[in-house]
Amino acid sequence: MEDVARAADVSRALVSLVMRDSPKVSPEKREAVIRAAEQLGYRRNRLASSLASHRTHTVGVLLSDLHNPVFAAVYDGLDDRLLDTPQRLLVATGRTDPDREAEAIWTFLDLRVDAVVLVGASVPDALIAKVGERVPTVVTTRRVDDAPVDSVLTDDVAGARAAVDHLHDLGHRDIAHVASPSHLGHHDRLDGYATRMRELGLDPFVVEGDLTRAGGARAAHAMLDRDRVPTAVFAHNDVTAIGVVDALTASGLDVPGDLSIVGYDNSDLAQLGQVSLTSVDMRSEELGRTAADLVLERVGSPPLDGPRLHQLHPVLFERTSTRPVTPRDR
Amino acid sequence: MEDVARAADVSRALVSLVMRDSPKVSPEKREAVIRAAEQLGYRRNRLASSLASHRTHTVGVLLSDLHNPVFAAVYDGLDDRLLDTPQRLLVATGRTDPDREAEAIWTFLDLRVDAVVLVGASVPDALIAKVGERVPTVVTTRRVDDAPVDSVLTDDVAGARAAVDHLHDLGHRDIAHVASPSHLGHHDRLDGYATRMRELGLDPFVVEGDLTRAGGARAAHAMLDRDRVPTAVFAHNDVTAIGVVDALTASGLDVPGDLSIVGYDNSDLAQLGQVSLTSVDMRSEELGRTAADLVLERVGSPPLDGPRLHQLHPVLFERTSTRPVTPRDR
DNA sequence: CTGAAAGCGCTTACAG
DNA sequence: CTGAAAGCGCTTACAG
Repeated sequence: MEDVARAADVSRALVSLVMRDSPKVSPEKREAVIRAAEQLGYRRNRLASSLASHRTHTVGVLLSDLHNPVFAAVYDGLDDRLLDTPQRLLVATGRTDPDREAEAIWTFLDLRVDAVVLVGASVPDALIAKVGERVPTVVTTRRVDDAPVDSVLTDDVAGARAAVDHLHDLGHRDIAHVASPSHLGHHDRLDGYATRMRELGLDPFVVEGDLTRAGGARAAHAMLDRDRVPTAVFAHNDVTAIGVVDALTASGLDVPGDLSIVGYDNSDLAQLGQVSLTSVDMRSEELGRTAADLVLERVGSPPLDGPRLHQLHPVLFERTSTRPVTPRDR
Repeated sequence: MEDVARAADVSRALVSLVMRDSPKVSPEKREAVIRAAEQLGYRRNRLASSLASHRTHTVGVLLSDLHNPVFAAVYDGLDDRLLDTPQRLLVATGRTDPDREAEAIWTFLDLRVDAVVLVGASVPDALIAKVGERVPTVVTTRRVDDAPVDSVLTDDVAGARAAVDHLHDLGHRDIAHVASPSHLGHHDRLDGYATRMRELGLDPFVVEGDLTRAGGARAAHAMLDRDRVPTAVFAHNDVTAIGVVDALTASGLDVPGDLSIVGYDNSDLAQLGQVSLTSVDMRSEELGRTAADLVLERVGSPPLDGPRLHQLHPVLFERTSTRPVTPRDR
């Protein structure tokens, strides 16, 4: 900075002001400083600047899984909204392992990010609460109550109901659900499914999966191994749904000929022509935009009101993986 | 730190040593310090620590596109290798926009990361050279010559030849290539295709695409609009190939009945049961692991030898999107 | 292991 | 706009 000041023939204080984009610098001096900096290849050390100012202008985004495009969509929403602000996004992932996610979150805290956004995180509520006490935190695709963090998610109960209703309207009565009960933040999909099934006078049939394609395939095999093979399957996310379809097809069954499948997320994958999966859109980008708005409200403001909860309304997108039930000849 | 020292009844210097995992601290004192830190909720400020030590123990990874799973695979390779080192990964993306990628890279530099890894970046060579002068840099899936940066990539000429040979072996003679000539780092695939076609006495037929599904669809339409419709298409990446298949299928053609398709990358997408795309595996994870090794060699060492280049050998994976040519009745 | 000092590269606040 | 001072929270190097 000293060097730049000397080259531009101004004071070090002025260089600092220019670097911080202060409005109280004359255009001429600003120009001179910028030119000198460029010539010397000078770039402000953000480490030092952040240490002194207590602001990093950085928000840390934890993406649950880089292989699942639905999280990329949430990222896009965040990015759209933060583009015209001074905040920069830094992302990390724990590759769906809770311990490594926790580690990534602590790295964000150690780096003193201005805010943290959790996208599909699988860490326990207690940890999220602790994080919320240290830095503005918003969790997406999941809700955390009784903690100083904002939640923004889709109304999954409504989404699951929409999926069941869609299949019911097509005449399906034997509707299985692939859920991941052990996975945090996915209870609502299961609840919505079970509740709606009972309301319709149908028996819920839940098979365990996880958040991967392999889990979907395993769930499909578990279904086939029983004597009761459903005519339709509602999977708790698209990746799982695709795993179900793969396994079913490999077993000689036709989708949607023999079974109809509904996914959840409406990610890029569901939209692939060859996949064409009917799916509940969880409004991923909007989730990201809303999260960004919450971040902007919190960052740099004194702790305002208590934790907030935003729920978006899901929308079912019908594609070719579902069709009216055909009577089984057996 | 002072507080922790007081609570543990040791000196501030000792706390610093413990935080840096120094071996010259007795187990008892170490325990006491760790306990005190935990109790006070103390975490070392990495901003301050990095500023003083000139090391951030952080490598910045620029991923070209979070929606393309092939980059996630490279990330996985990096992560595998860096897991047991003190280095932490921070990722950023420019969403395939060169200007935004450049911005993300500068953010890494401003943060003083120990190294930068570029995965599929679309910024110009000149910028990469400038980055390499400031920090150890390795670029993957692309090579940069005449610059102080390491390159690790697949032998794309060989990969393209393998794709052409595969189709040729199946009897195809009319083989189109969807390329993205404007896109940096993809010349070799085009060159390999064109060279091999000529060697086989065939006419190269190149259609322009980009790196997206939409680009593939546009390329497919461009092919259909001509009077010469090929019997096979080799697309320069999987996403493009899928776009081609989608558009072809929507136009009433069958893949592989009417046209065979080969992709490049062998990403998650190619492996989906419903997509089942024959694809050239670019060994993405191995790319990541190799990049990590190069980073580790450079970080903290005095500038050793000159820039290095690692080339991996691609492998074609045959799936159901290709089959022997069937004579056209026209 | 302690203690005291200097320094990392900035920002902040203020007098002029 | 300048100049000088204090401080951000650490690390480094050293004497004891």
